[in-house]
Amino acid sequence: MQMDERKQKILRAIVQDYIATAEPVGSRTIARKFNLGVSPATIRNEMADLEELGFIEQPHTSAGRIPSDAGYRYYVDCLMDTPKLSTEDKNLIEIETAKRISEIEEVISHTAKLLSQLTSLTSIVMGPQKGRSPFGQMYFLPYQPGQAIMVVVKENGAVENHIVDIGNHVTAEELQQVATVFNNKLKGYSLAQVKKTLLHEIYSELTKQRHLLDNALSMLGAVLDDDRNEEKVYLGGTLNMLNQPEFRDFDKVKNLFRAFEEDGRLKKLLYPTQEGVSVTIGGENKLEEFQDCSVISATYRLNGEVIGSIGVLGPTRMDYAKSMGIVDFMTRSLTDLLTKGRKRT
Amino acid sequence: MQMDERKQKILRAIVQDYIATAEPVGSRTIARKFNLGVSPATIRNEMADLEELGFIEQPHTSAGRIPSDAGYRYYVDCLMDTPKLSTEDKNLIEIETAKRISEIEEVISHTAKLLSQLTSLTSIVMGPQKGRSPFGQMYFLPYQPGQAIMVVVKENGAVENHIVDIGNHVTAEELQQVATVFNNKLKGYSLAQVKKTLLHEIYSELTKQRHLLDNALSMLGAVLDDDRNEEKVYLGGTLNMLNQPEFRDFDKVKNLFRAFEEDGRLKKLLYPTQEGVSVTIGGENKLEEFQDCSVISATYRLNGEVIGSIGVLGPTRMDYAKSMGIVDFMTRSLTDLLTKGRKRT
DNA sequence: GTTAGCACTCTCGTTTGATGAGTGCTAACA
DNA sequence: TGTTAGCACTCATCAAACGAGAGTGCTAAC
Repeated sequence: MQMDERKQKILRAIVQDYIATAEPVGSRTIARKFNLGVSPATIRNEMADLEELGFIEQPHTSAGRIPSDAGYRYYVDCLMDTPKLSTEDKNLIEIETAKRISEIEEVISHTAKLLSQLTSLTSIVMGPQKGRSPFGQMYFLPYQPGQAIMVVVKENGAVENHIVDIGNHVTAEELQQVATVFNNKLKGYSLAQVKKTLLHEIYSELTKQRHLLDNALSMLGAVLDDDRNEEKVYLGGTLNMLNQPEFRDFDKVKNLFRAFEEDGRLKKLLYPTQEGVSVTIGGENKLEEFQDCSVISATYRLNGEVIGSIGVLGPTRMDYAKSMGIVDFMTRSLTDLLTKGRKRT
Repeated sequence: MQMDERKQKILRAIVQDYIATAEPVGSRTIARKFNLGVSPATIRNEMADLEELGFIEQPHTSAGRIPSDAGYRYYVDCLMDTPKLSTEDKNLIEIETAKRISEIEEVISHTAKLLSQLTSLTSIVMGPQKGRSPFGQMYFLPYQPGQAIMVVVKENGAVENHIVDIGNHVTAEELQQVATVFNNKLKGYSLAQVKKTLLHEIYSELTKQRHLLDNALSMLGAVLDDDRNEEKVYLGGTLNMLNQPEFRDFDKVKNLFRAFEEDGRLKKLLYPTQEGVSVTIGGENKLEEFQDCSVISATYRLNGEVIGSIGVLGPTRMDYAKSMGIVDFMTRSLTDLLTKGRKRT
């Protein structure tokens, strides 16, 4: 059996109506709402075919049909109007991104909020992976007696500070020596690389200043073991899930929210599979607790390099066209924003 | 009518049984479970009195009784066994706080997690109010051309960095001048005070270096307007609320979780009303969305000064004795931990 | 190939009735 | 006078029964 044009029209009608109403859609409804010029009976015949093809299914006899995962997939790939976002949304995004927020973290979390607002779904935004950015420069500043502020500047421009114990007998000059060693050895290496390969070089270099060694190593450890080197995940609009009729079930909600609390899971959802906007529908998802969710995601860039991704999570019954349009546009404007922000340098 | 000893015993029995089972408790149940040496009929008579006194109420005729807010209050104030925590819990807290975590933010968020684990309730922890801590010292470090890293050290030891635009023609010496002005003028003043009173002084001081003025002011603005100067609120175990039978209602959950997203509301809940552990029961709470919740909170200190508070939120039917014990012990160990941590200076 | 008609299925909301827990009242009892 | 047993009454809860409505699949006619 083949998909002909009428079958496509009917499938599109089913998907669109189900997305809008969340109710199984029957042959009569289609005949009434969508002008296909055929009677309900004909539609019923076609629907039986579509069911055989695996694109739609019946929750129970005598209910209408709902799209299967395969049905949504076919819809997204072949039937959907090209994703386009309303000028309203476009304007809103432009107004919001025009508010120049300097700190990168705020840009990201702001993005998450905006994304969930626009889509009425839950947004997931993955921030830049700090640990991956190469080491740039290190400074020491006076703090309390016996402690110093270590300021580390990464090559991507991120700045972090840590308070380190240095012992009371360490002078400013000695600190400066340590900083110099670090700056020479580490410049341009990612912290992950440092951990693996360069640690012993530094170790041997610093044996010359024996009394600083232990402290220097522990300082480094403080940076390397910092969990926050992991890319951070921002969520927005988690409550929107409660508005979806498919999540009127307490156990589902509990599992979902539990999953929301584990960054690791969320990261897997967003892992970029391709260029541009990617769509993962229902069971295509590897993670059990998101089997009846769909994810639309895309990556954003800084200076041409992919540094993170954004996405929305919703029930499989979501407005794919609208969401894809918004996610697409948001990554573009986020990339622009970051690039422009950097350009100021 | 007066409370006599038997009435007290019965009220205590009702509260305890209801806390344990979440079911309205009847006269027969009390006679069976608690050995009061009287028949159900007698208990019924007493219960009628207790109802008249406003300590218990009936959800409907022919159901058992449940404690009213006033009943819980009487229980907490007069009937409850003194809050005592199990040695298990005590050990767990001690093991957990022994893991020396250096960053204050992590200590706080770790506290929130632990608190919710121990109580099976939702924990709310209010971090120190950064903005309140007086300004201490300021440094500038080189960054990109035209930008510098401004490192601000507060008197409480907090370190923050901000990237500021300085214009291409500003030299390191000029930056140093600005830092000196700021350090002299602001040392020891809270940022809030600075905003109100000292801004124009700095302004007039800096007119001498006209070309730095605008940038200097915007730098200051960046620090002063920083939202993160607000005390941050950490939540733990929000999902625990879903396990409470009183929150098996979707609208309630939605309202509750919506409230969780607004830091302002949560802060009001924790606002310290007295020394030591304070208990707010149901309707005693001013905030509408928490009318059927109780809050147990206490403040923690750094060097004798109250800098934040922790608390747990649960249904009015919660184990007050246990929760109060845990909250009390946690504030103490948190205060110890912070004080010890600081002592290292 | 399309459509009308019809019997059939299944969900959903309502009704009904039985069950059981719990009360309040009264009268008997110590 | 306080306590208890007995009893009628109330009300939520659960399950079964039922009707209405929506939708299908099949058949026969167009």
